[in-house]
Amino acid sequence: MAGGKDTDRTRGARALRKPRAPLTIHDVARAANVSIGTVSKALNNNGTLKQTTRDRVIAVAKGLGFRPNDLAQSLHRGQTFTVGLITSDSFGRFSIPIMEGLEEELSDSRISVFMCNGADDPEREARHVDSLLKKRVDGIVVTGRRADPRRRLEVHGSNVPVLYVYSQSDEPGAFGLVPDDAGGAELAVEHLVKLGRKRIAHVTGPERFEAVRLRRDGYRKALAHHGLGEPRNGYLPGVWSEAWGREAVARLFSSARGGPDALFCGNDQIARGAADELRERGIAVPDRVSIVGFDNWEIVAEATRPSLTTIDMNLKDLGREAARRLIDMIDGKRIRGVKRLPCSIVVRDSCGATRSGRGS
Amino acid sequence: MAGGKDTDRTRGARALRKPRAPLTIHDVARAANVSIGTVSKALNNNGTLKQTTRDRVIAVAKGLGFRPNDLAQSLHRGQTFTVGLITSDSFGRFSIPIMEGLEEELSDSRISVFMCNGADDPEREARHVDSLLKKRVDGIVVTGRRADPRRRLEVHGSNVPVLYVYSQSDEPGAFGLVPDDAGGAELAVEHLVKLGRKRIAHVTGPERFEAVRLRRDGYRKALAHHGLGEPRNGYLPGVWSEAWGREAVARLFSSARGGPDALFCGNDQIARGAADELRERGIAVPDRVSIVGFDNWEIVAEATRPSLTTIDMNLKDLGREAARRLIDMIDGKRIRGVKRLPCSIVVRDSCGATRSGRGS
DNA sequence: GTGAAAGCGCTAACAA
DNA sequence: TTGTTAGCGCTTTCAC
Repeated sequence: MAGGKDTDRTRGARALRKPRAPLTIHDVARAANVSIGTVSKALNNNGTLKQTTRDRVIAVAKGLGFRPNDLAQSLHRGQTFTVGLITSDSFGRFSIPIMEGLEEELSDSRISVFMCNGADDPEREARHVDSLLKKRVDGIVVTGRRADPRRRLEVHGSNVPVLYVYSQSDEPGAFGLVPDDAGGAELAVEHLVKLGRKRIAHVTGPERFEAVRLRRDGYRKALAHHGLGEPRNGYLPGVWSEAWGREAVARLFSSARGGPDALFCGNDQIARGAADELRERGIAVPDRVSIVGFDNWEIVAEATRPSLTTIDMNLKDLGREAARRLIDMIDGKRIRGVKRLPCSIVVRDSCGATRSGRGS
Repeated sequence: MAGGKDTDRTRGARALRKPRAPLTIHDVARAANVSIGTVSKALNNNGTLKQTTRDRVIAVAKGLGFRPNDLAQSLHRGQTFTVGLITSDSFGRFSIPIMEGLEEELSDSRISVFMCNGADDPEREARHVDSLLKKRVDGIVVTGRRADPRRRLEVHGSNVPVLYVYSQSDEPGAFGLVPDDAGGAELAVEHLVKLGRKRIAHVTGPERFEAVRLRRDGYRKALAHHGLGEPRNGYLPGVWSEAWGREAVARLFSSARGGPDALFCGNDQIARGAADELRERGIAVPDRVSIVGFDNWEIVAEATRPSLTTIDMNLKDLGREAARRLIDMIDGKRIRGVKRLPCSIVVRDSCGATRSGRGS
């Protein structure tokens, strides 16, 4: 056919300038001495073909190192096997495991991930969305540095599924996946109670974080459940820093009267600061005071003296689950609401319990 | 033409099942009552068109929310405006700023980034490369958790440019971009020397890291340059941990004789461990001993008491530069070798200098 | 069992 | 100044 001949000439000409331009299905067809239709059928294992032909074509294609052009395939089938990952703010400590889990699970389904950093800039984010839509991604995942609700991602009437992970949308119909902060806090308190601790204080971050409020609620619920009261001035919201952990300990243990016998800290940095301050005051951890952190930021938890027992949000699992849910959505399933995935506790040396469970 | 009519029917039918399937250029053409050629010219601002037509078509397209299909464009022009980012091992603390810089700069050039995690698994990496090649990326960036050379990325005779950042290939023709570790070490020693320190020890990580060897060389070079000797047993390779920092201090200061008056540490964790141990031994930092770290891992450097003066590898800049170089390579420039980008020093409180420079 | 050709959505060369 | 059409590389009917 005329078209085919022209194509060949074009390719021949281009080959002079660009060595090793990707092979096309035509090249394979010519080499195997069959039509392109046959090649397609052979490679995609469909249609009716004599087994020998099929094998021969496949062998030729492999021999040539033929790599079908996904763009062409996608154009045809209307599915690209790509998704976009947009971070509201930036990539950070929490994004990483989420990304890893997400990417791992998606790539198992042969789906590629576009990485887009919104950088806290709505305009930048909008440009990213635009470019994702032009690239016809099959879905979009939104994540962030914190799990609090954000304004919805504007997709301009496109029908791409959007999933929020470690992030929530303010729109009602959206689907979000976040850690169960309250449950994590309960886990921490349960652990301390089982160890016989009675006066459990809670030193945590700023209350504008939803996570802080949820963990506080979980902490209180667990205390109540065991008939324990919250120690007087035992709930200390503050900031997410070691310095605050030290300061909080200073406050809690300054009065003559004993102070708490356990600290549940809102993150591992606070816990570390607390541990340092207690040591410097000669208050034995875990003998006199137990500490539980939050985040299982391993590098911090393991460097703390003693190493920190802490709550793990299982962010990698969150990422994996996000991938699975997104695939469901791409397949047409409609899901909405906020799903909270369980945290777990990682026992190290800061509580005095027998060291067990996931040690690292 | 018959084809066009068929197309329209197909789209009509599909519209019943899939609401809001992306518009095509045909839809715009119909709405604006012009041919698709005209639409293309109007939107791409080329060809010769009456200004009024151009404006009208653009207005119609915008009104409809038309978003041209990048797949089709790419298929046509043989360039996809996408690149792949492959990590050898995993995403980590060092990858983040690199990714950010890279993504930022690339997205300014309207290039999207596929995120691929090699996860230390050659097979997985190969699958990723394969999928990138099938997606016809314009280039590939390889990065890793450490800057040491790795085996070359196998692209099976494709001619996509490959760039290594915070990573190097063992193949001779490759191009890699890494921080100037030796230079960074010199910066650290210079700083200490200027402050009048004479006995500068170096506590660092495992020598199998190229970075460790380079920093050691820079340290020695700077000492020699100032006519200073390396203190006896003053070079202590070990591991990258706080515990090692503490232990090293214990060794250095156990003997009756004074010990060093400055510590240059191979990373901020070691520096932090050292600072803690010195404080606990009642040795004043920075009054009696100065400390310089490496990495400018802000969360650690700032939490250390006193806050750490440290070397910054400027990884975000490295990422940005990688993006620019990759674009050059895509444009046909051939570059090879290893380029080392300068580090800088971030002065905080651990050396006793007037606090100045980039404070955070 | 295999080949021919229409078409995925777009661009660009050529006609009109 | 605008419209028509041949591709880009692939899949999938439909003929043969």
